[in-house]
Amino acid sequence: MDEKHKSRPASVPPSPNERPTLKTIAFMTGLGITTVSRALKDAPDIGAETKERVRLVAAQVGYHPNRAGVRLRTGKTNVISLILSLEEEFIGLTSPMVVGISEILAATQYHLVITPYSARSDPLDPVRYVLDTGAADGVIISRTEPKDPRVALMMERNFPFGTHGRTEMGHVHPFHDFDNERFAYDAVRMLVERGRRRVMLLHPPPSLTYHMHMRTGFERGLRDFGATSVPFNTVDLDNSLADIRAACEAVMRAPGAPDGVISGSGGGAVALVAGIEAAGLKLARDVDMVSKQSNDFLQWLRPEVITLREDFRLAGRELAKAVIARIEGQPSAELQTLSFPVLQN
Amino acid sequence: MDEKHKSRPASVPPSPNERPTLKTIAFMTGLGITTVSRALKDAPDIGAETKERVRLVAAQVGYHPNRAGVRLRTGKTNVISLILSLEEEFIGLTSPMVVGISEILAATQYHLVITPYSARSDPLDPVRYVLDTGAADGVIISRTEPKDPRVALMMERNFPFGTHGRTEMGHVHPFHDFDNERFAYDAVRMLVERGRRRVMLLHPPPSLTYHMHMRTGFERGLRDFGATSVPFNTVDLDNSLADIRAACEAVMRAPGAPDGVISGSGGGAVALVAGIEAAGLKLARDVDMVSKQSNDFLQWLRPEVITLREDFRLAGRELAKAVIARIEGQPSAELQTLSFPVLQN
DNA sequence: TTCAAAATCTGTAACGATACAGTTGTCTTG
DNA sequence: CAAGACAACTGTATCGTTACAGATTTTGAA
Repeated sequence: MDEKHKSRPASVPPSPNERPTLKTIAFMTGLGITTVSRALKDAPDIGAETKERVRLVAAQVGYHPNRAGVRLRTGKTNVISLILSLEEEFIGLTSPMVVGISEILAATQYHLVITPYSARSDPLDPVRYVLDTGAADGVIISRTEPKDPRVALMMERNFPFGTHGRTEMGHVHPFHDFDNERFAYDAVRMLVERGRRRVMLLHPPPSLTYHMHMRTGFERGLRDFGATSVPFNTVDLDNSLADIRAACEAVMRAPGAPDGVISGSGGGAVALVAGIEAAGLKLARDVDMVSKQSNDFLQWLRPEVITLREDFRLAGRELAKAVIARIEGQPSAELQTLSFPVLQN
Repeated sequence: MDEKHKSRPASVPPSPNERPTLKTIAFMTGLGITTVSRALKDAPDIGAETKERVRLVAAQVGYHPNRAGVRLRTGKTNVISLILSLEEEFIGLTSPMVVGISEILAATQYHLVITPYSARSDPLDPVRYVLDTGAADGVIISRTEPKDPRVALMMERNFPFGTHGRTEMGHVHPFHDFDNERFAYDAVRMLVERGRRRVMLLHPPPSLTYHMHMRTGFERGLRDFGATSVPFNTVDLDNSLADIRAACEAVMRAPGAPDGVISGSGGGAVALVAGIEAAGLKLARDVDMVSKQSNDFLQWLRPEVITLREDFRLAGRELAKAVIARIEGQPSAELQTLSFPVLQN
């Protein structure tokens, strides 16, 4: 009654309810699997008419190449890995970046995989993981340091990546950065324009590259606009909001308190405002403040704070584009972008 | 001079610098590839001593199973997909969820893939994509509706998933939800305790399941504590902050303005505060406000607002655990959790 | 001593895709 | 009209893993 069942010859019709594969299309068109594969990649040795027919059938049956098949054969994962620190303090900043990255990847074959690490572990671990297991075709990292071992490792292995922030090792690699020097410089200018002269800066942690950028802009601003610095080195943006608030209140109560404050992030600004007010001072009257900000909350609740916007979503888009371009072989030197502070409202 | 090169017999030593595979371990132990595979899975037909030896060598060379190989052969992707709306308004809420999910997945073989969709497209699209391409072993979705077509589809296909929020279709599926009914009920109580009687609610969009939960709790609270409702139906939490502010200001200036306000989210609360103050009213004096909140900003800048915390990070953890358990066959009924409002400070 | 059962181990064939090395058949060209 | 060139297509092996069906050795009961 039944036919032979031993081994399925190439011409057996694929069962209708399963995912279509190259074999499905090969059967439907009467072509070989290889031909179908090459037709879909627009290879030069396939006839134009055949290509058209294959494309049509493929679209018809809703063919998507099996990612595992491609990955196993070619090593191409079609994955971009975003390496994220899980600390609550940073996640607020990085989440609009996820949106930007997704926006770009949506139009491509790439998927976005979140590769986390905790502050307690070595930041090199996730990078090593991706490199050793071939988990992705490209990587995006944040919190870049001047001598960043992650960058060194990926450069050495010639692995495509982009960094949010610059490095200072003489390596040319894709990056997107916010011009923090300009930010701090402009911030000092705006404070001096409001008659402020004694300025204090809540800076990023010293280990990160942009710490120096911000300091440089700050000090250049002090010189150019004739202001002086009030030391505020007991805390940085990685400290808890409570610590920042306490430190700020202390400075504000001390003799020679600042009349101008610059915050390197919106979260820090909130704590600084609380510290200022806890010291019995009033924004805009006793103290002016300039903050870097990426969401609207601060603006809504303390419109007196002057806000310069950093667009993290844009950063995500730029980094995603850069990493993909790098994967496709474009030179790193062409994949470096900078964005600039924008006065909010 | 050189040996035969035609075809590599099974006993050819794998080159030392490449990723170890089963073949590597097979060569080193002198066993067959199959034996190694089964030894690593602790199969019953492999000797105890052999298993130990294989495990040792595998650890020694740092063996990780090739994901593409496993996926191609078994269909198991070891991926959990988080389906995310890319609208800025929601991403703030979902980002702590990413942290929670990552915390759980970090201890497993699972990777987290972000599958985005935009409000302009069909929310079913990303679900269909995952189902049709087999892109993941499990899915997490948010913004659940009472009759959610995504849930219906995944139930029909018997595909593991968890939802942030409940549905009302008579389907038993894993979920984690915040008790929004209790939140609104408690909020009314707290306002009445402060002498407020005319209460207004900024509610979630009516399409989402928790809209009804929140309304129910709200109305039950009104009855139980003897307050009345001030209509506020022109906007909901999906509107822009500017729209919410404007609507709030209008209500506050109108006759019969509320003296108590409840906000279904922290972002909305910020806009409401701005609206209240634009109308010349003062928090705690003229109006009291209770808000659901997941970050600290509101607390720092308007401590007068009473804040009930919803822990999104916990939600991420619970959902990740639930989906994995579901994948492993645990019944859905055991994978439903609820979390409760916690008074901040 | 014999032989079936149990305990261990192993080769082969897939999963779906692609690199590579052919195989056709047609068309120039001298 | 032979023969090389070219265009269009195809079979085989392979990536790393696991299901399946043996194969071999050991054990133990009769």
